[in-house]
Amino acid sequence: MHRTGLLSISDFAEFSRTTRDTLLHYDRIGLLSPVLRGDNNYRYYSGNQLPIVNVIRTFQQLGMSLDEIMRLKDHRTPELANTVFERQIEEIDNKISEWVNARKLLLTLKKAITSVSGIDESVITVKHLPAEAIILGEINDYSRSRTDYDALLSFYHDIAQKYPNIDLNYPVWAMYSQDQLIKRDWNNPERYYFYNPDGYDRRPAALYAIGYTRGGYKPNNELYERLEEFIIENDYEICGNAYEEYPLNEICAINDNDYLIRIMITVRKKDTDINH
Amino acid sequence: MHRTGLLSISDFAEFSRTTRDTLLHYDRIGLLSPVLRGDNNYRYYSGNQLPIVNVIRTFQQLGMSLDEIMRLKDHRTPELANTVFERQIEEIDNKISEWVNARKLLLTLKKAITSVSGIDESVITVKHLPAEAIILGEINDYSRSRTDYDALLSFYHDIAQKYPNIDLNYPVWAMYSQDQLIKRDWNNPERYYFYNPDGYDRRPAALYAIGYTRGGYKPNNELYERLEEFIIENDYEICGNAYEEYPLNEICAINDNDYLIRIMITVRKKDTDINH
DNA sequence: GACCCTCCCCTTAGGGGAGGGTC
DNA sequence: GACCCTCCCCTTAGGGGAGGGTC
Repeated sequence: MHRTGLLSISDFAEFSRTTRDTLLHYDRIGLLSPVLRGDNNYRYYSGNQLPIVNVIRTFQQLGMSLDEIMRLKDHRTPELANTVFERQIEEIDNKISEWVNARKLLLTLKKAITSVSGIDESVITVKHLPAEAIILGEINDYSRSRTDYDALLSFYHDIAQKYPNIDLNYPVWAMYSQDQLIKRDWNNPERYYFYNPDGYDRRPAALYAIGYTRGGYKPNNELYERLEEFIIENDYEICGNAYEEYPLNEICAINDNDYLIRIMITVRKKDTDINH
Repeated sequence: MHRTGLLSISDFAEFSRTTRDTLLHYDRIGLLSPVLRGDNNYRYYSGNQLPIVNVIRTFQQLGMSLDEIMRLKDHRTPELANTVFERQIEEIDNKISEWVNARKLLLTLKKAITSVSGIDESVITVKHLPAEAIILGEINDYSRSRTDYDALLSFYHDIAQKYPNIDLNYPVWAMYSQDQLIKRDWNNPERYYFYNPDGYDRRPAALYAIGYTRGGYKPNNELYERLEEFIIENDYEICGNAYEEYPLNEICAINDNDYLIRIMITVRKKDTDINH
C-alpha cells in the first residue's frame, strides 16, 4: 500500500478524513493534485499534503467557496490571512444572527398554534393578558389604497423603511381602533401589526374579551357582533383596540374553512356606580 | 395594470417582495401557480396568494428545501406544523453551534498569526505564560506507527473517539516530554495537541524559554540546541514539556521557508543555593 | 417602450454509476 | 477481490440571456 511513504487516493482520503470523490474533485479543479502519478496513472499523495487538506477544509468550514480558496491560496500571506479572517468573523456573525432570527420566527409561529390547542371555539372568555412585543404599522390610508392589498403593500413599505433590518416574514394581523368598534366598522383595519419578540410596540397588558371562529381571510362581522353582545350582556365596555388574528392559517391548514380566527377586544368592567 | 384585482407577474413579485424569476420557478415546479392565465398566456396572480408566498419564504428561511416545502404543503395540519417546527428549531440550534465553532476556530487561527507579529525571531526570551486550553493526544506509540503520518492518524482517531463532537480542523502541534528533552530526542514528539477554547487539557501556566526559527515541517534540532544552550548559560533548568508550534504555516504562507516555528520549553530558575 | 412568453445554458461541491484496466 | 482510472449524468434555487409576441 505504502510506496516510499506515498498514499493511494483512498488511503489519503482516510488519512485526511475526507472522501475519494472530494480528492478527485480537488484534482480536477486544480486545487490539490497528487505529488505523483504512477505509470498506471494512479494518483499518489504524500503525507505532507495533509496540512493542505486541513487548510482547505478549514476555510470551507469558515464559509468560503473553493473558488475563493483557490484565489487565496496563490496569494496567502500572514497579513492577507488576518484580513480575510476578520471579514469571515463578520460574515459568521451575520449568519448567526440570521439563524437566531429564524429561530425567533419559528417560536412565534409555534406559539400561535399552541395558543389555541384545546380551546373551546364556541365560548367567549374574558382574560387579562400580559403585554406582547409587536411591530405596529402606520394608520392605513384607504383614500390612497384601492384595495386591501395596496394597504398591506404600504404597510410593508413603511416597516421596511422604518426598520431596515426587520424580518418581514412574520404573519401580519389587523388592528381595529376603539372608534371603529363603536362605529361597527369591521372591514378596514386601522393598522396592521405582527408579533416580533424584538418589536418596538406593545399589544398592551389589559383585560380582553376573546372570541373565536373558523374561516378564511374575510370580514368577520358575525364574530364582532357576538362579542359586542357578550360585552353588553356581561356589563363590560370597550375601552381600547381590537386585535384580529389567525393563529391557524395557511401555514398549518390547507383549507380556508380550517383557519381559526381570534378576535381580542380591550374591555373593562362597567362602572356599576349609577352616577352617570 | 390591475385587472379585476389581479396582478401581473412583475407586480405580484413586487407585492410579495420576491423576484419574477422566483415566481417563474415556483410555477415551473408546481409549488405556486398563478390563479389565471390570460388569452395572451400572461400569468395573473391574486393578492390572496400573498400568504402562500410568505409561507414559502418563511419555511425557506427556516432552512427547508422547496422539495420539503412541497411535500409539507400537501399535508399540513396544526399538529404536523408543530412537529416540523420543533425539528427545525433543533436543526437551527445545530447550525448555530456549527457557526459558533467556526468562529472559535477563526479566532484561534488569527491569534496564532498575531501572536508573532513584531517579534524578533533571533532572540530567545523567557516569559511567564498563562494556561491555555488544549486537546492533548495519547502518548504516540512509535513501535506500531511506521511513520509520523501513522502517529498523526492515530491521534485523530483517538480524539474523534474520545470527543465525538470535537472540531478536528485546528492545526496540530507537537509536544516533547521533559524526558525526551533531557535525552535530546527532538524527532518523535511524545504527544500531539491542538489549541481549542473548549479543550479539556491545559498547556500549563509556567515560565517558558521561547525561541523561533523559519522553515517547514522537519526536525528542528538547531533551535533545540540553541534553547538548551540559552537555558544553561542563563541559569535556568528544564522542568517540564516543550511545545513546538508553527504560528505561521501553510495557512498563511506559500513557501516552506516562510513558515515560522516557535518552541516553548518549560523552565525554572536554577537553585542558586550551593547545597547540592 | 415596457412587459410577457418560452426555451436554453449556467452555477457549487461533489455523489453515483458504467465500462474498462490494475495490485 | 479490491482498488484505480476516465467519462458522464445528477442535484438546488433560481439568474441571465436570446428570440419572439403583447399593452
